[in-house]
Amino acid sequence: MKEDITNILKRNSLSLTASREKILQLFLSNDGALSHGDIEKKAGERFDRVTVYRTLQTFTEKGIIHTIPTADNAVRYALCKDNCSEGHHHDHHVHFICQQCKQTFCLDDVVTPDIKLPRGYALSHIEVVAEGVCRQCKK
Amino acid sequence: MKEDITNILKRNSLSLTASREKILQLFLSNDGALSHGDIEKKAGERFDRVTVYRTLQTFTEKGIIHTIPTADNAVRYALCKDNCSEGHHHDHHVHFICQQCKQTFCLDDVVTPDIKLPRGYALSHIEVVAEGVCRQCKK
DNA sequence: CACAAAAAGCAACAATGTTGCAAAATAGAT
DNA sequence: ATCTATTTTGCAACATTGTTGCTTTTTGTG
Repeated sequence: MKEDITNILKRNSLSLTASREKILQLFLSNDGALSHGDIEKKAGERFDRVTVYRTLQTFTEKGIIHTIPTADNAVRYALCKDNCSEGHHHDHHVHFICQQCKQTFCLDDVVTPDIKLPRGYALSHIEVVAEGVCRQCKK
Repeated sequence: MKEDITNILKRNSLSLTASREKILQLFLSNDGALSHGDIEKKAGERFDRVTVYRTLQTFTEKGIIHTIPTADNAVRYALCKDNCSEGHHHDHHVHFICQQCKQTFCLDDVVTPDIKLPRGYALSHIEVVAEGVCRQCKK
């Protein structure tokens, strides 16, 4: 785990700092996506809010994490799979929000479908967010 | 227009008030979706912020408008087509965000595709948000 | 160990969202 | 048209979330 974290940071030429390591650790040990607020809570009192904002921004720019749109004004972030690099995501999967546990998951195996837009629209990419009840909660 | 507005409110057994009429008017005269902030700006100084929040909430509950998820912490709202009623949306279309003008549009004719989820997930509904450049901006 | 560069922390602030309550507007009955 | 119960608004105070500039601390490198 510690090595994974170091690797990810090294690979993206980011210096190893306590907050980056902690935040990455949270992502690695959580299967759901995390909002800014989640991270603040889970990280305890240890980091300044500003640091968390800046770290998430850095990670997003580097392609270490990606954002997931929501309808509740609380953008979620989740780890990108391996081949994401700065500005280029090869990570077109569907996201799932559980209405019961409120968690957001990446369904890495479910690829976003092609969608035919009306004439005149130029498409750059598609986000699909499915809502329902997740595997855990259905048990 | 004025009649449309009255109709919509009556149909949903909402009393006719200045703020509701104004906000509905904004939706009717705008082809893009509106965020809370947009509405405050476009409505001028006339309404209290709280009133706008509460009106949007009421309209959403009644199914007059629906929310559109975003990755920028600024949920957009757009008018529902006719057959939406309290809690039941028959309005499964794709949304489009223009990266240039930043506007969000409902593509009423593009229906959300079916998506096959992994075993164990119960699906309740799907949101599709496409990003790119809109017709106007491409000209 | 020393140094330059990068990141974190702090403070102050701006914007956004929420709640309770008093005043005003509305719908419906007389 | 006027009165009244109910709903909605506006206000004030507050909580939360996000931003910016600057100083201090930490990191990577020689």
